[in-house]
Amino acid sequence: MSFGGFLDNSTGSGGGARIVADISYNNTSSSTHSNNMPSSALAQPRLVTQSLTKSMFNSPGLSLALQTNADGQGDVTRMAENFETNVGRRSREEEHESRSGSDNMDGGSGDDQDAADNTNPRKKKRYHRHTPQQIQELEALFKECPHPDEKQRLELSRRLCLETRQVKFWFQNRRTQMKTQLERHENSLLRQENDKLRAENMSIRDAMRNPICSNCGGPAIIGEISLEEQHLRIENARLKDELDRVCALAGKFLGRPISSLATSMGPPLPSSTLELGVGSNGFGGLSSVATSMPVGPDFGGGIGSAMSVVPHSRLV
DNA sequence: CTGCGACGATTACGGTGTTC
DNA sequence: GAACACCGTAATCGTCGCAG
Repeated sequence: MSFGGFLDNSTGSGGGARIVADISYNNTSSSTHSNNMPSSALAQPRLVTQSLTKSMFNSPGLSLALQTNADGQGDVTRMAENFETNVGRRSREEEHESRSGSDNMDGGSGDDQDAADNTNPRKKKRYHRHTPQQIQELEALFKECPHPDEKQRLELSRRLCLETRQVKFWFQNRRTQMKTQLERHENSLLRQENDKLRAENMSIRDAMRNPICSNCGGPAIIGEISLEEQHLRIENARLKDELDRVCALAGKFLGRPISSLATSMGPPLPSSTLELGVGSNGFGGLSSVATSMPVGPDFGGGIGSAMSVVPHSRLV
């Protein structure tokens, strides 16, 4: 007898599911009605047993599962074998039908649900919540292993008086939940970065609208700066930022701080990053400025020294 | 090819907050 | 306080990948 067969049968019977659903539903419904059911009361195993005892009369198949579950140490394999003998293997559709029927049966309001069974093919879902204790145990295992194998699930299901299906469902949903949380977290990080870039963009735009002469500190005449130059300044500022970050990172790895590019490059570089780009590239390709590091001996006398413009935000 | 498990999408349901 | 929207969660459904 295969494990899968057991699972099929146990699910096919719906016995465990019915029982557990009944238990939890009773608990939940009682808490729902009272609205302030203490969580400790929800987790009482005694309630489980009582409900089991009550619900066992609903289905002949249930008694088998009940005995094993109520014992807390029943032979599950025997349960499955017994059930297979009594009921036989069912198809998946039959499983669902069976479960739906049981749901209706122990739903309490059987009158209208019978009619619903006949007319509405859609299964009415029984809703319940796992007890806090069950959740706690499930969470504990989830922390250790988000993908428990069948043995672990079976063990857990026995310990918590849950059907293995329910344990499986719970882990599935929990993984989905985890993934969603992770995505939300990543989204928030991206949003933050986006906001930061947006602010930076705004400040750069602002700086472009109100250029400041780096020599005299007064307002630069916008006519003196071509559009390409402005782009180059922005690009260079961005590259400088990137360089600073890389330096900081490299400093961490090397164990000693790397303060700036200028210190490691021999001849002193011009203060304005624009000079680098303009000096080496002239006004040719912006892309090459963006993609190449500003290194080389001929970065000296650009035209920028006379009219380098620094964004407001970078002046401090 | 078949059976099984996992996954994503979806449904059904109950709880909670908000609005009028 | 009823109506409604929204959210969290258990369960279902369809699909895919993989082992036998």
